[in-house]
Amino acid sequence: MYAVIPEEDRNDVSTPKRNGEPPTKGPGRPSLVEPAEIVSAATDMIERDGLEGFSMRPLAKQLGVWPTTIYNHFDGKEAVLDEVADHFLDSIPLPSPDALSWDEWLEHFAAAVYRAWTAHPRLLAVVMTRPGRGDSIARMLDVFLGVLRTAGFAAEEAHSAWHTVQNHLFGEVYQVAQWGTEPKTGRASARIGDRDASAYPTLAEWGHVLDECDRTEEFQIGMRIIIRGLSEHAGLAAS
Amino acid sequence: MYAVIPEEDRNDVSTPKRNGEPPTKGPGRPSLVEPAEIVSAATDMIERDGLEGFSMRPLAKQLGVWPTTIYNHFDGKEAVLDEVADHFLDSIPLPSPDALSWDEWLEHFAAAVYRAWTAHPRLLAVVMTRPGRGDSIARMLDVFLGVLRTAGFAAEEAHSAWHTVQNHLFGEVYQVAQWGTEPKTGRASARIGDRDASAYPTLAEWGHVLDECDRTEEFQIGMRIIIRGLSEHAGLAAS
DNA sequence: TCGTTTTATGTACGTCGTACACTTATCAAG
DNA sequence: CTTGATAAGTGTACGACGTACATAAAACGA
Repeated sequence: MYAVIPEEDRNDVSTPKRNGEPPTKGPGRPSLVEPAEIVSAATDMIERDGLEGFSMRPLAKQLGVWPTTIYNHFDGKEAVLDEVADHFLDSIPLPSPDALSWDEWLEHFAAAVYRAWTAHPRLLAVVMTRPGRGDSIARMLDVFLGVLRTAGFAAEEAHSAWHTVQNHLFGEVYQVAQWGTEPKTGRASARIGDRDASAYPTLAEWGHVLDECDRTEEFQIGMRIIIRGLSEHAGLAAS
Repeated sequence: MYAVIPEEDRNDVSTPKRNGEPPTKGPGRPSLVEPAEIVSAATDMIERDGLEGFSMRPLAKQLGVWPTTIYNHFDGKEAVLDEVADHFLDSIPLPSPDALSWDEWLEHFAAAVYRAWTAHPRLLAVVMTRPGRGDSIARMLDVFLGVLRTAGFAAEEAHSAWHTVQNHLFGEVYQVAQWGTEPKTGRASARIGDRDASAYPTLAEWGHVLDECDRTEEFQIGMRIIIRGLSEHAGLAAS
C-alpha cells in the first residue's frame, strides 16, 4: 500500500487529531476552519449529492482550503462521516415520557425517529454505513428502557421490545434510504404487481396492493402490530 | 467526468452487454471467461475480503484476464455485483408451505432467511447495497403471500404482515452485516452497559442484558411477538 | 528574539473504475 | 480459400480518489 515504516522508527504520534473537538487555545498557527464548519459543510454536501458523491477534494474547495488541511482536524474521511452521523442523530427530538402510556409513547417514539430519518434519506445512508455510534443510540435506548421499566416490563421483556422496535425502524428506514419514499422506484424492479401470473400466481393477484401502499402508513400499522404482540408478551394491557 | 460525446455522434451501441447471460454461439472470438466464472470468482473474493476490498483489477488477475476484458461481459462493477446478489438470493431454500400452519411457516421462513443471510454477512452487504433485485425477492414474496392467503388473511393484512416481517428481517440482518454476530463489537461502542449511571440511569441498570444477548434467539423472540400481533390483527388464531 | 507548537500548503504516490483504439479469433457466405 | 462481419481480448490512458509526507507559516511563552 504505502511505504511501511519499521516499528522501531515509528515514534509516538506527535499531534493526535481531536476529531471534531473544537481547537484548544494555545501556541500554534490558528485554524482556518473549525471542525464544526467541516462537519456542517460535509452534511450539506451529502444532503445535496448523496454519500456516493461525497469526497474530500470538493469538501476542501467548499471550505476554501487544501484537501489535506482537513487531515489536521480529522483522522480521515471516515472520521468526518462519523461526526456527521453523530450530529444528525443527536438532533432528533424524542417525545417526553410524561403523560403517555407505554404503548402511546412507543408509537410516538417510533414515529418521531421514522419522520426524522426518512426526511433525510441521504444522511441516513451515512448513519447506516457506520456501526452504532455509541452515545447517540445510547440516549434513545436509555429513554426507551426507562419508559418500559416504569410500565412494568421485566428487563428481558424490555430488551426484546427494544430489539423488535429497533429492527422495525432499521428495516423500514433502510429501504427508504435505498429506494426513497416513492413506492418501488428502484432502478431494478418496476412494479411488483406486474409479474407473470404463471410464475407468481399470488403476486399477480395481490401485488398491486404492495405497489400502491403508503410507506408511512404501513410503518405505523406495523408498529401497532408489534405493540399488540408486546402487550401479550409482557402480559400488560395496552390502552 | 469523462469526455462527453455529443448526442448526435452517439450512434446506437454496437454490442449490448449480456450481463450474466451465457455467451450465445455464433461468429466472433470465443470467450476466455464465462459470465458465471466471473460471478463465482467475485463471490469468492467478496466472501474473503469483504465488499470494501473488492475491485476489478484483482478480480481480473484472479481470472487470468485483463481488467477491461470483464467489461465485455458486464456493464461494469455494479452489474457484476448485481449478479452476485441475485445468485446469492436465489440460493436460499424456503420452507415448503405444506403441513405447516401459517404461524409455524412464518417462523420457519424467517429463520431460514435469517440463517442464510447471517451465514454470509459479507455477501449480505452486497445484497443490501442494491435496491430490490426484482425476481429474487418476488419469489419469496409470492410464497409468503400464498401461505397467508390460504390461511384466511385479507390482502391488506397479508401485505402488512409482509412489511412487518420483512422489516424485522432487514433490520436484524442489517446490524449483523454491519457488526457481525458477536454482540456489540463495532469499532465505536464497546459495551452498552458500561455507561455513566448519571447520564443513562436505566442503561446502567439494564444495559448488561443487551450486551450479553444472543442475537439469533432475540430474533426468534421478536418473530414470535410479531406473529402474536398478526394473529390479533387478522383475527386468526395461532396454533 | 528564539524556540516550540500547531496548522496550512503543495507535491506525490498508489489505487480505483473504465473509455477507447487496437488486435485477434471465430463463423458464414461468396 | 478467401473475405467480411462479428465478438472477444489487449494495452494504454485518463481523471478521479484518499492521504502520506516534507515544507512553510503563524501564533504563543520564555
